Amino acid sequence: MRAHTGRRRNDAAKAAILAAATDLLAEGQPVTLGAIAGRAQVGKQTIYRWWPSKGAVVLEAMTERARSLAPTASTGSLEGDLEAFVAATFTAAGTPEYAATLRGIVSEALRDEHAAAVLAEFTADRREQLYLIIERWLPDVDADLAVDQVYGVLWYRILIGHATVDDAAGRQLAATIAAQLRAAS
Amino acid sequence: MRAHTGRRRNDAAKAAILAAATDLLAEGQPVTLGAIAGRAQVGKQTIYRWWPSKGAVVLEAMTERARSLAPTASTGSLEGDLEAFVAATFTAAGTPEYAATLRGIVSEALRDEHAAAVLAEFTADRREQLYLIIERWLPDVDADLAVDQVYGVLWYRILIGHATVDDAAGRQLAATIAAQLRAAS
DNA sequence: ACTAGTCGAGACCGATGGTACCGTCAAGAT
DNA sequence: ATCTTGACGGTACCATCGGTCTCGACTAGT
Repeated sequence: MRAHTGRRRNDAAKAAILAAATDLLAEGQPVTLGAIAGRAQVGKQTIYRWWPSKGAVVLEAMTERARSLAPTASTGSLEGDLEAFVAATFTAAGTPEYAATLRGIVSEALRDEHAAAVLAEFTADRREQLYLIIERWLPDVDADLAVDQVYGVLWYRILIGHATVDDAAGRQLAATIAAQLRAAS
Repeated sequence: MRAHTGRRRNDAAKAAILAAATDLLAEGQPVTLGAIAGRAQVGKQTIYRWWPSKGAVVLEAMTERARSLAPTASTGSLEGDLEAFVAATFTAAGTPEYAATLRGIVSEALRDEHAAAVLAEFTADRREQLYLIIERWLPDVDADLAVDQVYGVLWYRILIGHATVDDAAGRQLAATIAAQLRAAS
C-alpha cells in the first residue's frame, strides 16, 4: 500500500461545483447534473469523485450557506433570545430564493438516500442550536416538542405556501413557544 | 357546435388508475407512469385524459384515502376534541405506509405544479377541519398559528424522520396547543 | 523517466414523463 | 341501420435526466 501518488484533487473544482449548484438553486433553474457540470466547467465524473449522488451535492451546497446564519448572542432573557433567533431564522428562510432552495433540498432528499442523510444531519444541527438557547434558561425542561413546533411551522409553511414566513411570524411564534416553555418548567 | 357525441368516458378506468396508484404507494414501489398504467390495465394516454400530470394522479389517489379520517364528534371539551382529533391524525399518519405516502405526495408536489395545487387544497381542507374544532369552543381566538403548529410538527417529523409520529406525540401536542389557546383567549 | 490518479469533456446507457398513432369499441345523431 | 364522434388499450416514440465509462491531457510523488 503506497502512501499516495498521482495528481491531487483540486479543491477549486469542488468549490466551483458547489458554487454552481447554489447559483442554480438561487436562480430557480432546474438543478440537473449537466447544468451543474456545465456551469462549473467541470466533468460530470469529477462531481462523482467528490459526492455519491446529485442530491448530496445540492444539500452540501445549501448546508454550507445555511449554517452561516445563527445569532446566538444572548439578549438577557429566554424571550429575547428566542425571539431573536426565531425571527432571524424566519426572515432568512422566508426570502423567495431561500425558500425555493429549501424546497429543492427536500425534493432531493425525498429521492436520494444520501441527500436524506445530509438533510437529517443539517436539521439536527439546527434543532440543536435552538435547543441550546432554551437550555441556557430552562435547563430542566423537555424542549423537544417546542423545537419541533418552531421548525415544523417553518417547513410546513415553506412547503405548502399557504402562509407567510417572515419576521412577524417568527416573533409571534417565539413568544408563544416561550410562554409554553415557561408554563412547563 | 354540437352538444356531445362519441363514446363516454369510462369511470371504471379512472377508478382502476387511482386504485393502482394507491396500491403502488402503499407497497412502497416506485410510482411510475408505466407501472400505474400496467397495473390498471390501462393505456398511458387514458391517464392523461383524466389528469394533467402524473403528480396530479398520485395526489388525487392519496387525497381520496386521507379524507376518510376525520373524527369530529365532540367529547365535551376543547381539550378532549383536540386530543381525539390530533391523536387520531398522528396515529394514522405515523404508520409506515401512510408516512411513505405523504412523503411521496410532497415529492410529487415539489416537481409538478398541478400536484402542488392539489396538495395546497388538501392541506387547506385539513387545516379547516382542525380550525372548526377550535372555533367550536373558542370562537374569537386567532387559531392560525396553532393549527400550523399541529400540522407543522406532523409534516416536519414525517419528512425528516427524527422523531416519532404516534398517538402519544399527538396527545402531548394537543394538550400543549389547547393550553396555548386557552391562554390566548 | 515512470507511474498513479485527477482533470475536463463527451459518448453512452437505462429509466422516466409525456406524446403520437393505431385499430377497436360504444353511443348519440341522422 | 348507418354514420360520426371520441374514449379505449396498446405500443412505438421522443426528450431529458441521473449515472457510468472512456479518453487524452496534466501533475506530483517515486
